Amino acid sequence: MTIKDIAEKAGVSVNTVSRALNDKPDINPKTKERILKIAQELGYVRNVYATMLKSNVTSTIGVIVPDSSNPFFSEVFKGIDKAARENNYQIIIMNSEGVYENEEKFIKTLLERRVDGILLFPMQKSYEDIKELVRERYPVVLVGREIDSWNVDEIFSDEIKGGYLATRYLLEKGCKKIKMITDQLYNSASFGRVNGFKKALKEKNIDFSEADIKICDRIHEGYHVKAGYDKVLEMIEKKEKFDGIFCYNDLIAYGAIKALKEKGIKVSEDVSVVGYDDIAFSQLIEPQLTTIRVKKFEMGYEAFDMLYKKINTKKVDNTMVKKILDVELVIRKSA
Amino acid sequence: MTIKDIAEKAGVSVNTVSRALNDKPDINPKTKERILKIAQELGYVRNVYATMLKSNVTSTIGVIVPDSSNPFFSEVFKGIDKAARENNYQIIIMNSEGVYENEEKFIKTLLERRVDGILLFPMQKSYEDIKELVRERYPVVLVGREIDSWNVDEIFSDEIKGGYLATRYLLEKGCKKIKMITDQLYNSASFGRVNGFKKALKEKNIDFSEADIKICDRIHEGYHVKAGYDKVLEMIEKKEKFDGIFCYNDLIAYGAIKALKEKGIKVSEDVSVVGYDDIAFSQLIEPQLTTIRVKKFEMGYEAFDMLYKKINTKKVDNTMVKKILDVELVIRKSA
DNA sequence: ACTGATACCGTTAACGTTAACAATAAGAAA
DNA sequence: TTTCTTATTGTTAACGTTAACGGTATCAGT
Repeated sequence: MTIKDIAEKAGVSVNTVSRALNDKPDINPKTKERILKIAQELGYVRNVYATMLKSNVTSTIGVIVPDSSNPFFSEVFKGIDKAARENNYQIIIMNSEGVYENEEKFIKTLLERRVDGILLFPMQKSYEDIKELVRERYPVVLVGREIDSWNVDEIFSDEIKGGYLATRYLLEKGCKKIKMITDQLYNSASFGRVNGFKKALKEKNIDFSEADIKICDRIHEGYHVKAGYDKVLEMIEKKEKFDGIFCYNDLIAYGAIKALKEKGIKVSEDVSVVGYDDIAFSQLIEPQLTTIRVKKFEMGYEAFDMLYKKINTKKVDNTMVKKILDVELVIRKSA
Repeated sequence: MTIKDIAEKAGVSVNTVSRALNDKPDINPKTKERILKIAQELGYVRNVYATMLKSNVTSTIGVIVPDSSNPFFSEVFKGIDKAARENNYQIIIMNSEGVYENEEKFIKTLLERRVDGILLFPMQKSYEDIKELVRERYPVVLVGREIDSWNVDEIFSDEIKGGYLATRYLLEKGCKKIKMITDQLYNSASFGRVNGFKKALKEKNIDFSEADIKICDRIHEGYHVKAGYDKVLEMIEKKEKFDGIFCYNDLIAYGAIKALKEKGIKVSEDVSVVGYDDIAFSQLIEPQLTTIRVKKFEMGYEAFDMLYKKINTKKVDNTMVKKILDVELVIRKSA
């Protein structure tokens, strides 16, 4: 079922059909209507691949996300989806599971598919190979993390501020010994939050040892909750003293709280816990989680917007945009 | 950068380049290597649209989901993603927000994009228009819901069993007056769960009134928790008596529990609550949620598998597969 | 009647790739 | 030497669509 078939049936040329189908001028309204009716009857569906081949625009973007089932990412993704939908863009989504080989493979696939642009949640230390793959040819926006060595647009949160706010609050609440449980250290998000943590400590002249920063081992899916749980149990086992925990994200905080409860330690009273991200469930957990709210939906929405701008500025502009989103402390019950 | 450019640079024909790039026979290994090297140097990336135009296979499926940020769907989606990835299929995802117009529009877009098949989480009562759109031309698998009037492959859970198990358990625990909070009644999932509920009641000769079934109003995003919360508050307000609640899904149960707690009603002791789906957070909520576990990941994984089979069976088979997944009761603390 | 403008429509080439087929050369078999 | 294989390569058409361009018919104005 092609325009050729329609053309034959209507007794006109393919170009006339094309004109009818695409609301182009230079066509008799009556002819147009007749063609449209025939197309309808025949159940014609345009083959966008042919169109794309000619036009070189696909109205498609690729989104590479570590784990679409993680509430944080799925919230951000929702923002992307909304913005994309508003602009009639389609999304090819891919779960990298945070592994570089996947990211690289996916980027290749997306290039082959001639997506108009790529949104990547970077999870690695370095991006040399992928940088080389993309070169200056494809618009890329990095979401949620900063990669210094890659000169592309980026959107992320003010992580230092977040870490600082969380820690300062813990201090103000009277905590004397605060532990931090963080994710792997090789991304800007961990770095930032840790630096904010240290900054707040330093400000109050609290002595601090690197040993107070616990780094999660990335083991399996859903590892965050488990990791938070394990780390707290480990600290208790080792008889480490602490009256406050700042967690890299809410999931880790859930695990930490679970461990605390199991050991009969009162959250907030004995040990204060602060999370990060403010995902939806943090209002439901008991006690309700005090956390740093990051603008997840906005991050996604804006990310698409930045990408869209990049795609639609014809001139090769080397100007690189870095957008930093504000964060805020949400005080609930866990601290 | 096309194979033509490579051909020129290598001093061979385009076809030879195509042969080299696609591991086809009838080419001198040395020529092949030389061409591959040049392609590498030039940073050649295949244009899949041209390939697709010829071959008519896109290795792409469309997935229409009501809300990708809902933990239930995102778990199912993970299964889809895994299976698709294993078979080198790409996924175009779309959030319908459960509205029919979106579903219809998305289907059109997917047809234009010549996806090899479609996975749809149907949310409506009827699918006449969409059925007409798709006709027999595109493989479709319905996920999570059953649409009797649409003769396509389907995969869903044994909802009646789920509803029955939940209710029977509540009864066995000694509940005398059980309320059910359900979603809109016009899909097979609600129907099934409600029917299971009634079945268990009838079995024990418990008197039951339709008024005991509370139907959520679909208002805004994240409405499930809010709806569960509102319904329970409403019941308390109206001084309705109940010592057990069976919720359509875990999210509603969270809301119900929240309301109960706020009113000083002890969950499990005073009122037992059972959820449905067993999403990850149900282990974290306080008290841990007793619920019906549905095989989310499997549902997605199998759904892709069914679609894949449909796509790759050349012969036009009208055989329609219905796959029903088993469910099980997970007893925790809320009941 | 002649010119020019306008409205409508058709022809053709092109997008990048692949497959069918044709063509060539080298070597084996007769 | 001649013929037949085999290995390797090139030519061409086609996938479905669109845009540039050319053509024809009609009508107003002179």
